[in-house]
Order: sequence, then structure tokens, then C-alpha cells
Amino acid sequence: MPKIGMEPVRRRALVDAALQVIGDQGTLSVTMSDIARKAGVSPALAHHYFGSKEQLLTETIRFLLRQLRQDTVRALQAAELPRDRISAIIRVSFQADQFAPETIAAWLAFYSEAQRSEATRRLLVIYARRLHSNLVDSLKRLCSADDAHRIAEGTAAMIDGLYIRRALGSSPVTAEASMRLTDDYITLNLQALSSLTDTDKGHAA
Amino acid sequence: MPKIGMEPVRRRALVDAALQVIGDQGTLSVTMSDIARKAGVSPALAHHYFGSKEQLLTETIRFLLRQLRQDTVRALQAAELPRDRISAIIRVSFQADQFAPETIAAWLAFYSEAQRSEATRRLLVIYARRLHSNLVDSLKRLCSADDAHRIAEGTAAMIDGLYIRRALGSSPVTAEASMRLTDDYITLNLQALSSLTDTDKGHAA
DNA sequence: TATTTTTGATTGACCCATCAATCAATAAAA
DNA sequence: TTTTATTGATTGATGGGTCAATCAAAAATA
Repeated sequence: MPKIGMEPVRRRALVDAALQVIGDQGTLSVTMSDIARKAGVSPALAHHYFGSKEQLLTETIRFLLRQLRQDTVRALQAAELPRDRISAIIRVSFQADQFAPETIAAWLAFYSEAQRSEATRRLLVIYARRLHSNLVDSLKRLCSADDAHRIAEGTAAMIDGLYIRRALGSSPVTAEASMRLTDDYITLNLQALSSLTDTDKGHAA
Repeated sequence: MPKIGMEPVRRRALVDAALQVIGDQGTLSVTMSDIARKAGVSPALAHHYFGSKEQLLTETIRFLLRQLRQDTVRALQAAELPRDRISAIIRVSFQADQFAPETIAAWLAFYSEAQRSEATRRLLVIYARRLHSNLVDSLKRLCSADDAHRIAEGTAAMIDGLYIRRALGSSPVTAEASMRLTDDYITLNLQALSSLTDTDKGHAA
């Protein structure tokens, strides 16, 4: 069996397995045995490659983050206009794999973990900042910096909130409806701002 | 030591303690010992009154929910106009005790638990439904039922999302800013709808 | 090519700590 | 005395982490 160069293969398999198990059980309180079994290896091997459960979990969230960034970069490359870029960012957040119940369950578990683990918190803050600054970059081309900040904050919150509600599984929050809701929020804000600069600045009482 | 009629006192103390410990540690993986110690009793007594850890936790989330409902009812009694009632609902969501980091950490932990525990999920769904229907009730007096639904969905998502972002502790999300952001979302939507029914239904290109 | 050596890959068995849950015993009211 | 309140001691189960040992491919050597 033992061919050389198994390390990267095993690491990847274990991270994948961790993601699956965490997503299934909806918690980080999964055992190394669970993860190892899913990956088809012994618990000892998981320790051998990752040193500790904590490090395996850290690698796992890093993987999630990396994936999300790649998707975002790709989506942004295909969009030129600021308004289109914003929609692209939103679309990535709700794309199939990200919005899958297991993935969301995993995210939720990591958010909860961030209350205890400074390392986890730092990683999630990176995600939050990245989303925010991506939004602000494009928004700035459409409104003032202040407004851009405010709108970005609201948009990010709405995205995160839709995730949570999806996690609960109440009210059939589809990916499409979520996208539309978030995109409308952007449109609404921009419209409101532009109507202020129009000749008529009020409406009938 | 043993006075009679201690049961309600102990139950309440244990639920309070559970809330504190869960909030501090940001997880439901707290020990009965932790909770009991905080409440100033032995772990055995906690089992005596609640039977199991799971039941104590269920009681704890019920307590949270009850508290939130009472606050909401009270806030709604003081508000007459639909638009004011909406603001009141929003205000309750971000009031001091609800928006405290420990409280949010506890909520987050329960959301995570809902992935596993059907009982917990059901309780959280109740909260979600209540928030939604409270919003819809007032919104319906200001717009169509369809729009009311949509706006309520967006508002609820934004509230939940602001909670999460607060939990992360990134970007100083104050309670006031959160309220304003959410309330603006309502205003923006209602304005957009009303402007559609105005005589002039467009703006300069 | 055949043989030996080396090294990465892998695991079963074990240790130790933690924790939920139980129970028998004690102490104070009623 | 009967009931209620309370706890210390105990236990069975679980899970992270360690370690010595095994196995097989690859590399070096004859």
C-alpha cells in the first residue's frame, strides 16, 4: 500500500472528511475517530499529520476560506462595471456549494468556536473584512465613501443573516431568493442616494 | 441549611448560571460542574432538579425565548402606529441585554446546537416565526402582503446577521448603529414602494 | 539482477483526563 | 418520623493523544 508522497493526499482527504463530518453533525465536537474513519485512515494517522485536533480544524477552516476567496476572485475577474461586481460578490456568497446546508452548518460551528479560539476568530475576521472591503471597493465608485461603508455593512449583515436562517431550515430560503433580497438592498440604497441628487428632491406628502 | 421551597430558587439560579457560563465560554460544551459551581450548588443537585444536562439546556433556551417575548410584548404595547411598532420590534432586538456579547454567544451556541437537536431547532424556529410575523403584522398595514413578507424576511436576516457580526467582535457594531441600519432598511423599502404610486414614477436618466 | 538498508506510511493498544449520571448518606425542616 | 434538600463519592463511557511495532516501497549496494 504505502507509496511515497501520501502526505498531501492524506492531508487533503482528512480536511475534506473533517468538513463533511462537521457539516453532518453541525459541531466541532466531532471525534478524530469520526474524521479519520470518513477519510479511511486510523485516528493515529490524523494525529501524525496534523499534530492535534485543533490544528486539523484550523487547516479545515483555512481551506474553506481559501475556496471562498478563489471563487470571489474568479467571479470578479468576469465582471467589469462596479454594479456588476457587487452582484458577482453576492452571487458567490449564495452559490450552490457555499449555501449547502452542510457547509453552512460548518460555518456556524466555526463561528461558535471563534468565541473560544482566538485563532479561529482571527480567520473569520479576515473573511468578514474581505467581504466588506470587496463591497466597499465597488460601492465607492457609485457613492460616497461613507455611504459605501454603511451599505457594505448592511449587505454583509444580510448575507450572514440569510445564512443563519438557512441553517435553521425554517422558511424556505432559496439561494435565488437570498440573492435577490441582497441585491435589492444594494439597488434600493443606490436609488435612494441618486434620487437625492435629482432635481426634485422630495415626494408628495 | 435546607430551607423548604428551594426548588424554584435553585432552578432559576441554575438556569441563570447556565446562561452565564455558556455566554462566557461560547459553547454548550460546558460541564454541569461549571454550571453548578456558578450557581453555588453541587453538580448532583443540578441533576436532581433537571434530570439531565439536556433538559437544563432546554430550559435555558426557553428562558431566553420567554424573556425576549416579554420584552417584545411590552415594547409593542407602547407603540400605536404600524411604523412605530416596527421600530419597537427592532429596538428590542438590539437592546442592551440582548445585544451583550455573552448573550449573543449563547444564542450562537444554541443555533449551532439546533443542527443536532430537533428540540432546540424547534424552539429557534418559533423565535424566527414570531419575529417574522410581528414584522409582517405591522408591515401589512403599510404595503401589500407580498411586500410585507419580503421586507420582513430581509429585516429578520439583517438582524440575525448583525448579531453574528457583533459576536465576531470585528468592526465596532454598536447597538445604535445596528438599529439605525435595520430601521433604514425598512424606511428605504417603504419609500421605494410609495414612490412607485406617486404621480411621477421615474427619475432623470 | 539480487540483496540489503533505509525511510515514509500506518496502525492497534494503551494511558489519562474529563464528564454525565447515579446513589447512598446526611441534615434540616415539617 | 417523614419529607425535602443537599452532597461526596463513585462509575461507566468517551475521547484526545502517545508509542512501539509493522509493512512496503525505494534507494543503495553487491
